[in-house]
Amino acid sequence: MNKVTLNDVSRAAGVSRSTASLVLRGSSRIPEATSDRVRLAMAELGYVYNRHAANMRRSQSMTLGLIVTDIRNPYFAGLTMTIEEAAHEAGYTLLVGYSRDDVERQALQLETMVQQQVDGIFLLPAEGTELAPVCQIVDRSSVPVLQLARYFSEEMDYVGPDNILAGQRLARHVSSLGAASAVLIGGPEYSSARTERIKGLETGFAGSSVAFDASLSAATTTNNAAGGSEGVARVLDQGIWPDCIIAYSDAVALGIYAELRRRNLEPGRDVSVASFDDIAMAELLLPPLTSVATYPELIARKAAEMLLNRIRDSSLDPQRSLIEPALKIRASTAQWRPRT
Amino acid sequence: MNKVTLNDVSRAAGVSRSTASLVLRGSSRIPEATSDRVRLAMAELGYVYNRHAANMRRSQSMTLGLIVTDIRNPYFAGLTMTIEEAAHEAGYTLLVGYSRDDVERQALQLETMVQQQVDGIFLLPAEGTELAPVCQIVDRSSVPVLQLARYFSEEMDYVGPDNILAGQRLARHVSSLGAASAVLIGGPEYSSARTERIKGLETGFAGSSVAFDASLSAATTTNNAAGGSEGVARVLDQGIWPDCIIAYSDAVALGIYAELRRRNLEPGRDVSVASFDDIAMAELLLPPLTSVATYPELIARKAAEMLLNRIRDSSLDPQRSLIEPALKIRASTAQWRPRT
DNA sequence: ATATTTAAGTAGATCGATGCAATACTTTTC
DNA sequence: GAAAAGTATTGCATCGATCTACTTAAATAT
Repeated sequence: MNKVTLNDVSRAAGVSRSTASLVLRGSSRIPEATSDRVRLAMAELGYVYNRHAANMRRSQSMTLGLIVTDIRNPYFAGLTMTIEEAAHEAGYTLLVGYSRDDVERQALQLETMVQQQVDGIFLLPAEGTELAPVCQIVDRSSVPVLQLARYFSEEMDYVGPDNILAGQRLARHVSSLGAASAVLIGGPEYSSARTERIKGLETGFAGSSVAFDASLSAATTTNNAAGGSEGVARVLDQGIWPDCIIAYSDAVALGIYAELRRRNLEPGRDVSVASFDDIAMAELLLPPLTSVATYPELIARKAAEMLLNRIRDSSLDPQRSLIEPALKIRASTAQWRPRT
Repeated sequence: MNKVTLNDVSRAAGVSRSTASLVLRGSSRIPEATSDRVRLAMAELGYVYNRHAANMRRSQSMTLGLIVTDIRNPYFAGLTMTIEEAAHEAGYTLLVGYSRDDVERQALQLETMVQQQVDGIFLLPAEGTELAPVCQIVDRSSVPVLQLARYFSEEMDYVGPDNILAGQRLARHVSSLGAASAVLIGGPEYSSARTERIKGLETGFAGSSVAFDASLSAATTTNNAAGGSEGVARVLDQGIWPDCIIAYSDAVALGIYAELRRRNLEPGRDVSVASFDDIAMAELLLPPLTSVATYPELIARKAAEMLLNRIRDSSLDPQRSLIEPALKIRASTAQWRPRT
């Protein structure tokens, strides 16, 4: 319980605190003999480096913040794990918060992170995030914020999937199947990612024979299985029977599969299902799920690189980086044929 | 970029730094008029509370650490999210690390957290974690460590599912189906959770007509879908055809479903499949997966409560808390009948 | 009118590592 | 042999909030 400080170490090693501090940081100005003596003293006394003290003096914390919505969605879990890995590799520790797509909660978490003096924040913005409230919290300390997977401002760095391209690729595939109609189900209504996916789908379907009505999916739900089930139920109960159901994400698709079966409809046979993200599970489902891979690990890597650059040089112009998606065609759409 | 400190605030408000500090902490010794003046100055200057400075003085950090293996498994994701929630509710921020079931990585993360002066650590120990190396890191600062879901020492607090009971309940259900043989697939070989689940299964099968050979599953794999696929492949390739395959976890079961189908075996018809955890997906699979719910949210809540108690009073005896599991019978076992 | 209590506020040391400026102590140079 | 150059080391102010001990002013008691 008796805290060992650098002072104690230096006294035990017969040097000054300054010298011990230099040893700690591996200065070349200290000869082997001395630094060995200091290190030995540290080991013997059970010295623990106090990062808070160092951070306060150097006014940086070697800590990064990450706010995501919900890691029970494996897509976000993958993003999170890779960001943690990249942060650790760069010598940073990671503070996390889960906003659960709630801007209030997100604001609290941002505030905490700012108070904790984080050097940078990865923000996967909650649905409906606006620039002003975020700036109000963040600008007081001028912490750089990187927008992850969704954006709400052109003034801040952003890394995410190329959602428009993803939508286009998926739309072209769906129309090549000969489907006559498609709907989009689920996802956070007020998010750039969803807006972009719709835009991609619309441009991809343009000129094809597929009727895609984005307004159909206006009354949306959440970005999880429950949202998928509800979404399908709502559409089918309206008497609308699309040839292809496009899920906002694989997490949503899981609920769509379940709800279809509750109604004795078999995905991939009675109705095609396609989705975005391509989490590991997509391939393991029956039928395997057609999905546009959006590579959370690549996004996370790029995001870490970009945020660390920004920390080094805050004068850079806002950067945007889009990760190219890849369509993974599987049985949930491959076997499509018109209903009899 | 010009940092605003309490000094600046107090000067602007025409009081001393001490008074401003008292206002910050809502002391009743300061009358409304004064504290309003101080708060106004804070808002006007854009003051940001510096937790590091406060923490150093008070020698506590209001930060907790959480190390888990891999949140792509929704079970751990649920645990993590609930712990974050409980920590925030209690005014703590959360530092996280993902060990990926690697003790080396875990050691680094523990070290970082100790240096960050965390007030307590939730540790979901990586496979093969031993007491000595953990103590070597942690004892220097006497941070309390709570073992989460797996344990390696009786000397530290522990919260987890009642794995033995879970195994027993599952075994009784499987034997009630009339199965003649069962195997366990997947999971971290050197972990208390797996050992206990085996023990529970063995005692549950004792006296029944089910042949359950734990040694069969000795050469185990990882705690994810890939591990499930490999595990099934290995068992079936040995020419062993069990009536029931018990997955270490739902994540593993997902891989088992996939591998069975690759071999034209239908889970729930050609072979029963059962599992542990009961993540949300279990119910949505086809066939819905029989699983023993282990309630990560309850575990997390209890763990948070226990760790906070320990922080308050370190003299308490080591506590153990087991969360009662519940068997959820679904079609993956319900429809079992002897192979023809 | 004085003593006592309470309220309101403050000075200054403190937490532990950092890093500048300065000082010992060698070694080299002229 | 003194000056210069280099090496090894140190003293001390600093980061920003906290908190004990103290002062002053006002209210209440005797």
